[in-house]
Amino acid sequence: MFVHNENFNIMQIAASGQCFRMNRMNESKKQKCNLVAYGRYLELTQLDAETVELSCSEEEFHQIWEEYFDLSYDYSKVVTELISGEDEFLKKAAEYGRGIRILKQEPFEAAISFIISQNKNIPAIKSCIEGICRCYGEDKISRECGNTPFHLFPKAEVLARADKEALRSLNTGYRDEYILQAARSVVLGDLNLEDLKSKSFEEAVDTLKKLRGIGEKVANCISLYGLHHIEGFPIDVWILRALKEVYNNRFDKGKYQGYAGIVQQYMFYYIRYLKGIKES
DNA sequence: AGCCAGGTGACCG
DNA sequence: CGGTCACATGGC
Repeated sequence: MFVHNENFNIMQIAASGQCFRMNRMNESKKQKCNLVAYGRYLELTQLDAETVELSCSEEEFHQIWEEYFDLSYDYSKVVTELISGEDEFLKKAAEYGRGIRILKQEPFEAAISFIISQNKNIPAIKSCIEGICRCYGEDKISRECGNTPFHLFPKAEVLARADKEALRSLNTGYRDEYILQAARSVVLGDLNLEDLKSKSFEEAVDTLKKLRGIGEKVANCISLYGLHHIEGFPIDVWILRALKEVYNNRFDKGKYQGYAGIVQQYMFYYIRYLKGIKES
């Protein structure tokens, strides 16, 4: 199954810090990644600048991945606008990260993942999440995965009953309690993530922030990557650095109303590149 | 060896 | 409101 799109680069997406279970496969120096989401295992190969091969059937692609990779949204419009705009930093950022797209991840996975993400670096977040999937996620096998089982991200029901000490031993640190409480809120129906998709971005953020361990930044991440509120604009240490050093704290995201989250993603990916961070 | 990481909550004035 | 501090732990 092939996808042609000039704004679809799997290595850039995998290194963009929005998802933590998309990994480079590093075999025969091909640009190849794998991924587990929505109960499936998928392999992707970047054949050239505008062609990606997916290991799934056409049916599965239309059922799951077309939506997951937000392939009906016109990212070239955003990139073109930024490249032809006045902002020199965003010009270069959009040029550099033009293959990035905002994924539509599973809401619960995004919620827990970004609770874990606080005050951790990306490799540490990834290994922590893998541990949680290994211990609490359902095992599946597929032809594409060569009969080695892969692990789904755990259901809220399972995580909600996890032992705190066991969670702690998976390097969650002080976030163990946050994870348990979030999972329990979902199980009890106090937090309905699906519901928040159809609410406004502001309401989604406000609702998420009521949970312990979710502040402004994490709420923006969950909204952006898990609920696809693309006006979200998470400000972490990297974005803060860019806003200070590049813009002297005068950046106005209001110019990008309705899609600031995409702009944020180009900024994040580019500032980290400028600072010499190796792709993770 | 020490600083940093896709931060947050508690506490202070 | 805005500043400071502890928090648990791996990466580099």
